[in-house]
Amino acid sequence: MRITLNDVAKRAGVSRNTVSLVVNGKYDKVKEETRERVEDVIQEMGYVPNFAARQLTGKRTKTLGVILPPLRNAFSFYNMSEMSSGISDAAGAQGYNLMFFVCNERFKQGLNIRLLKDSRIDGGLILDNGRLVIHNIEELERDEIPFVILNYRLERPKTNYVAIDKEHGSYLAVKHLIDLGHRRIGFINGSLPQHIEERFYGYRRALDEAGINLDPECVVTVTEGWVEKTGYEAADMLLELPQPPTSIVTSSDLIAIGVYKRLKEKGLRVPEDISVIGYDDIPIARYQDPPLTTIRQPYYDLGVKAVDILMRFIKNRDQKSVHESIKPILVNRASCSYPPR
Amino acid sequence: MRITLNDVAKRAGVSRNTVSLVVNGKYDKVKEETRERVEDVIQEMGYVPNFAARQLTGKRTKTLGVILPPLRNAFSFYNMSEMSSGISDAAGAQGYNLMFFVCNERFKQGLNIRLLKDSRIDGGLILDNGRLVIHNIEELERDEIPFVILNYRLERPKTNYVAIDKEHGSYLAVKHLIDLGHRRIGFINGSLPQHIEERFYGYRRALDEAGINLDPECVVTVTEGWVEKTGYEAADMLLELPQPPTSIVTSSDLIAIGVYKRLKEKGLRVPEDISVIGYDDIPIARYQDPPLTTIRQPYYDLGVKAVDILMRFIKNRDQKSVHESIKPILVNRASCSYPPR
DNA sequence: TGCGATTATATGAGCGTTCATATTTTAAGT
DNA sequence: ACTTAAAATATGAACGCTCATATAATCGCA
Repeated sequence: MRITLNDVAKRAGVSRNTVSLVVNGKYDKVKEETRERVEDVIQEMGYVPNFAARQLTGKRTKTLGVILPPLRNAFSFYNMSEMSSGISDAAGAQGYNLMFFVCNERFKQGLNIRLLKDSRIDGGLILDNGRLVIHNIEELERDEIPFVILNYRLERPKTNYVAIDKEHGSYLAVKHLIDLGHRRIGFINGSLPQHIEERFYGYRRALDEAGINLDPECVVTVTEGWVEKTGYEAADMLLELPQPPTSIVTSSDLIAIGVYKRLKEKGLRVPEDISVIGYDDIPIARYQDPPLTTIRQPYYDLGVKAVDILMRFIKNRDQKSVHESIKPILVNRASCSYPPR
Repeated sequence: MRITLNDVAKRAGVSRNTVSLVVNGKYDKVKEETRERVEDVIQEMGYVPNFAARQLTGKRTKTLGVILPPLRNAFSFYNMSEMSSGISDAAGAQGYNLMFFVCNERFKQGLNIRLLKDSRIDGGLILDNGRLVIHNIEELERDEIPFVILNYRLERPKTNYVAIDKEHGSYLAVKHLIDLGHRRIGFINGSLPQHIEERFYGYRRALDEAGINLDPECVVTVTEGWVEKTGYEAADMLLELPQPPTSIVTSSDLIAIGVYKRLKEKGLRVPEDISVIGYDDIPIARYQDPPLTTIRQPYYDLGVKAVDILMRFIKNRDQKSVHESIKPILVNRASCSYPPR
């Protein structure tokens, strides 16, 4: 049997309430001497307040729920870790604990939404891995549970989101190449449907601005498994074009690494023969040969910002919903140069 | 105000108990017709049982707590993700949810142990990142909270752990090189104190078995930041030895990649001039040039096994404590060969 | 010394469930 | 139809806390 408030009270010879006051740090309401006695007993008995009981009286749980997609299909581990660190630091700074709920397949049936609804948490952060969440989002809204969606733009009047501006990311990449003089830019697009779309828009916008015609042949879209192998294969498609591109924009560093590999096999040098640009700035990007120019996605900041927004809603539910973007930045290393000839 | 059992009961014109029975799937105790009516109302009102209230009555929470070290200092993201996937799959298979608690600095003061003690979870999985946990472990034992420590061998009569056998891992690596004919084997050791020790033992054992004298100069130990840079620098130290090794055993793939880099700069070919062996088998290992021979650590299995053990203890507390090892395996790719000359 | 004003502590109800138990309804058997 | 058993449903307490409130102890000051 676990130690309860009552056990402590009895042992210390005081009432439940007094112990409660001590536990909750209401030191001005209890005599110094009594407080010390109670604290000693708490220490000695190893008392920890029962979360459920406290919760039942309507107290804040001081914990945030984070819903993650199944880890195996998660977007880059690195991004996810960065984001989690941001969430963790920001929540910790406000004295909040975190519960990470990892979805499994049952997510579709709404079981995970329950985890946010059953009063274990003060608010939720939902990392969307596509569209899964949409099925149950109205329930959260109806129950007025504060939540923020990360990494996906869900345009609903009562829904908050923070997302990285993928459009801007690929715009930056393409613009960089155009500035270097490239006119024929291959694009290996990938990831979630929404991201694919946004990335494509960024690509197109940069091209448009420079008055370059978009050649659909230059765009390879991969809808899953965006790892080295994907890049390796997609590079092949691009290189076999009648008029191959002088540069390749990718949608992940891993893809770029796969591209590197294929290029090397074909005897093409980066960046002399062909420029390559990554996406994510994962730790190994800088150690590639040549060091990979890439787009850094501030996932840490994404996490921090999401927590900030969520906290605002926890403290005051009647806010206007927040839709925020975080801009990626270009990390210029050595894999891009002027086009050959 | 959130919907309660009572609200549902009133609306459905039945008693609390009936609704409770339906919610808990005790279908044999309630008439089909009533059940359907109640289920409709639940659906309609979006009722979700209050976790705290249910918990208060002593029910299993059907959730496991996972304590993770601060993500930023975590060991390889990849390993951690693998492990989390294992945990997640195994827990999910038994209908259990997961709460990941990410430690922050306050961990030392025992605040995170509270998360395991406050009855939110049925049991805990603690990923140790060194020694942090030790301070509070007695409290968990005293309260008879089922828990398992992952990745660290904490030898206590009432404590369970599952750890990957690092000793065996480096033994395998060194043995592999010895079998190829190497006699002078550099060793870049790293990670947590306990792991460093175990790895060293494995290294020594393989050497002993082959009757090779251990030359302390060949062992470089790095106590933090085991990333590419570390490998790059450690490689330097080894190469500058009067009699440089013909092969290098590392303690992470990232280190091995750093080693590759330095070797290439020095014009040394892998494996013709020098053999290199990694540790972890992270996804990019196979895409290195040459593909990296490495030691695969079954972190996924570690997670699964930990959950299995924990479940046993949840179901029956009076078990003998379990100390288990998981053996890494050698993944033979192309970075090791016969020594030169 | 005693009275009100503080300050310190104690008490009772209630939070939303789940049990154990009590009550009602239905069905079965004579 | 009438008892009895079984099935279906209802009720009250309990879980361990936190509030609002009640009581007791302490103090200042006439």
